[in-house]
Amino acid sequence: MTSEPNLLAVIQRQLSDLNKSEAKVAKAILNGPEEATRSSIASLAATAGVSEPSVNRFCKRFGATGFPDFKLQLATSLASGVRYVSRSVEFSDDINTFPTKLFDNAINALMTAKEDLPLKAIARAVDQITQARRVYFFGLGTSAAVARDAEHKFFRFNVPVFTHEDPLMQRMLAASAGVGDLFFFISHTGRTKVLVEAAEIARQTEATIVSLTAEGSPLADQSHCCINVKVEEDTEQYLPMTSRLVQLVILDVLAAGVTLRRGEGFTPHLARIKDSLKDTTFPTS
Amino acid sequence: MTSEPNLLAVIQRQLSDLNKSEAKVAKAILNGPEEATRSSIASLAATAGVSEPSVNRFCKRFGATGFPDFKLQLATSLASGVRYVSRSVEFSDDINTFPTKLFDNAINALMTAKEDLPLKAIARAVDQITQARRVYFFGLGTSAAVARDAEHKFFRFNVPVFTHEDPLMQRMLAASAGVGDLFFFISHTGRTKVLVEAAEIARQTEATIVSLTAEGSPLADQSHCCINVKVEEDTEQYLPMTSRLVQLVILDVLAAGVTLRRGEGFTPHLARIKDSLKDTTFPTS
DNA sequence: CACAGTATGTAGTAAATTTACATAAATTCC
DNA sequence: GGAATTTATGTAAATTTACTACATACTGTG
Repeated sequence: MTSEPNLLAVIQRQLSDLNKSEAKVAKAILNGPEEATRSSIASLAATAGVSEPSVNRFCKRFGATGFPDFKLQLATSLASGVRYVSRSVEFSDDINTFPTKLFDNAINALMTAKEDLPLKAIARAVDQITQARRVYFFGLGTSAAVARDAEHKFFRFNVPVFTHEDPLMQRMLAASAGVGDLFFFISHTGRTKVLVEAAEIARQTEATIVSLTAEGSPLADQSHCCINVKVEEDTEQYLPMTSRLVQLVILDVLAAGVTLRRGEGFTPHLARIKDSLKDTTFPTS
Repeated sequence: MTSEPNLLAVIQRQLSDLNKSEAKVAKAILNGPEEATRSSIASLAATAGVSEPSVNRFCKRFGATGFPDFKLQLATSLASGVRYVSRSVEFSDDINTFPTKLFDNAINALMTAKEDLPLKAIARAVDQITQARRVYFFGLGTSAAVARDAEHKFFRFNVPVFTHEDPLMQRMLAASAGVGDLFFFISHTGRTKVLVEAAEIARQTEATIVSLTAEGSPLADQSHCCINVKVEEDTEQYLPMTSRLVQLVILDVLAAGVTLRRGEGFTPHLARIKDSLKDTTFPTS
């Protein structure tokens, strides 16, 4: 089953590329998606302030065979209960609205990322991590926390893993790298100077450079393998939120990939690590 | 909107109570529900071997206003029925299947958490954070990375924020706490001994204790305010994954809550922090 | 076997959707 | 800057689709 990308998200994304009347239709639909699924082409045309064929053309533009088919797709998209259009938190929001908005945005980001995962790059990164003798996870700011999370995951694979938030440490470690070392850079923009510089330094060694960052960024240019994730961070928001969630799940994917590569015989090893924690927690009553 | 359980299940259940022709329609729909959503009343009548009005009557019998409405309901229940199942990664999975599974699980976890958010506890935690003069985020293991992420968020509010992964530091800081200090503990299980002990120590001071952890856990017992998140971590999996995502989004919610509490006048402050980074990145070409 | 009641289909009507075409707007090219 | 061409939008007719009213067939009962 070709899982359709989410319709409302697609409409939202293409909003700027639309004609005047198509844009009117788009707005009307985004304004009241549920209502749109229940209306006839005539009433939707009326609310949008356009003619019926315009609505019809709009539907076809978005891959539907016609209006009824479009309504069906729309209903399907809405079914899961998530508002597929990311909505910023406003100062007028209260406790009943903004938490839901943020969750919806998070869910939305993951769904969008899931639509076109860079599977080739992921597979390649798994290969490279599997072969590495040492792995360094480097990130700064919010990405530093992601790097830390990665460290907590990947040490389980019997590969020495290091994280450093200190740019000077990052540079020095990059400079002293050799064959078998893998540098994994994490950055939403791929434009943080000190991080890119560390990558440049590492690039001059025999080390492998993998990055989880934006396509075509300076950091991506320095990488042997770039895992490109398309997340549109709401720029109005002053706190980066959704991008790091996607990064974390991508790292989960890589960890799972490495586990699978290690094969079934590796499970006892993971179990042993888990068991090692049993005396550190209070027993479940 | 009271969304009926699952339309297909309802049809299946009532199958025996139906007339001959209605039963034919039911069978046709159960045979190919997706196809049914795409067909016209005429073609469905043809496949079922009945007349069009029979199909129409069938639809009305199941609560729809007519055939189009029925199709809509059917499509909706098909879409939502598939999702809410989390799937473990198997060793037989390959690159085309396991990344999607992990994303689905993550999305699922967030959707489930969104269903019943502990809004009261969240509101209270926002209050307490807003009033705090100092905030400590403590977590261990994977939750340490979450704490680190929280630090990167909350320092923006002009409140001194500290994170420590070292349990001894955590104890000592807890012991030396006073009025205005807020300890924010993060733990999926709420049973990690050293963390609970730190909470116990803090509890003996004038400090406020907030935790993001499991309901009824030892850690929750020590807290003035416990934000309880229900996430069923797949225990077969040796890596904790979904729980921390939910924790992160909850922290985003708290951060947003504090921002809202600060009011619109606070925006320039956030903007200044963002601006401070502008010389550290390569300009966008 | 006739009657009442229900079930099903036929045919016509109303509604909604699509297509074909005409006009208006925008863009391009001299 | 204005004519020509392309693109966008609307009008009106054609077609498909769904619904209603009614007629016929079937089922069960006295």
